[in-house]
Amino acid sequence: MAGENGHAPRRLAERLEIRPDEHAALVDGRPLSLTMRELQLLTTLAAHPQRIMTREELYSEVWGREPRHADRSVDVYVSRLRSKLGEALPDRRLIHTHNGIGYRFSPDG
Amino acid sequence: MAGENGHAPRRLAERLEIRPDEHAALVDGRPLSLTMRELQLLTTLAAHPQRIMTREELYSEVWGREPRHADRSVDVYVSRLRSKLGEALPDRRLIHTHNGIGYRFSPDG
DNA sequence: TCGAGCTGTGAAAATCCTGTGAACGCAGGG
DNA sequence: CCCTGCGTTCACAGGATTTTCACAGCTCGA
Repeated sequence: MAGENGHAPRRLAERLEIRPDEHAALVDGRPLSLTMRELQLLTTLAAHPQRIMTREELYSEVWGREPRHADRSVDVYVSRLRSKLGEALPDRRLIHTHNGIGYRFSPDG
Repeated sequence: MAGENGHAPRRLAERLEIRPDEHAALVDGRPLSLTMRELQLLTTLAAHPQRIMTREELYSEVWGREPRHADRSVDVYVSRLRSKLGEALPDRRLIHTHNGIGYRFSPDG
């Protein structure tokens, strides 16, 4: 069995690596200080590079239930994630907004 | 099955692919930054390759109602679409103008 | 018990999208 | 040449959406 659980470590953009099983996201080998939610969100986004994911999808994956109507949690955590990623990788924009739809993770800025 | 719903992904021109269900138009695998309207228009045009579509047809399909008299919305959005497609595929002209009638999508430039 | 950090929520601030009028360019006819 | 018809593009205001901030409730270890 390929036994994929979707939690294999991923090296991205040559500088960012995500090790979900170790609850860690590394930039140039040093761990980011991400909270649980932030890491879950990043992991989920990064599991589907270049794919536009809706808020509903992201919320379901990360929170494990359906979002309330007009829930903005995903946006807030994307913002917090960007802030921390921006400190570690100032020259890249890994998470892209798709207006009216959701977000997309792009390994190469 | 013949059950076409018009939302099947289409690969066009070897480089452009449209996945309406994922709200995405991809060039070489990476999504264009299209707005909702732009994507709807492109999807509609590309759903009928080589067919000349009138402004009325396009407006009805995309906006879901009849255009005002002398409405130029379709033209404006074709222009915006061309601009973005031109950045991603500089060597091709996918949307052709048919004077006095409307527009035609041609997969092979 | 206290303090520090995480979470989710409302709401202000910033940004982007839409539709519209108008200017511009281009070609053909008079 | 000027006028006319048509398509293309610009500019802008209003509306919609996203981003960010502030805060109150929780958790957990010191």
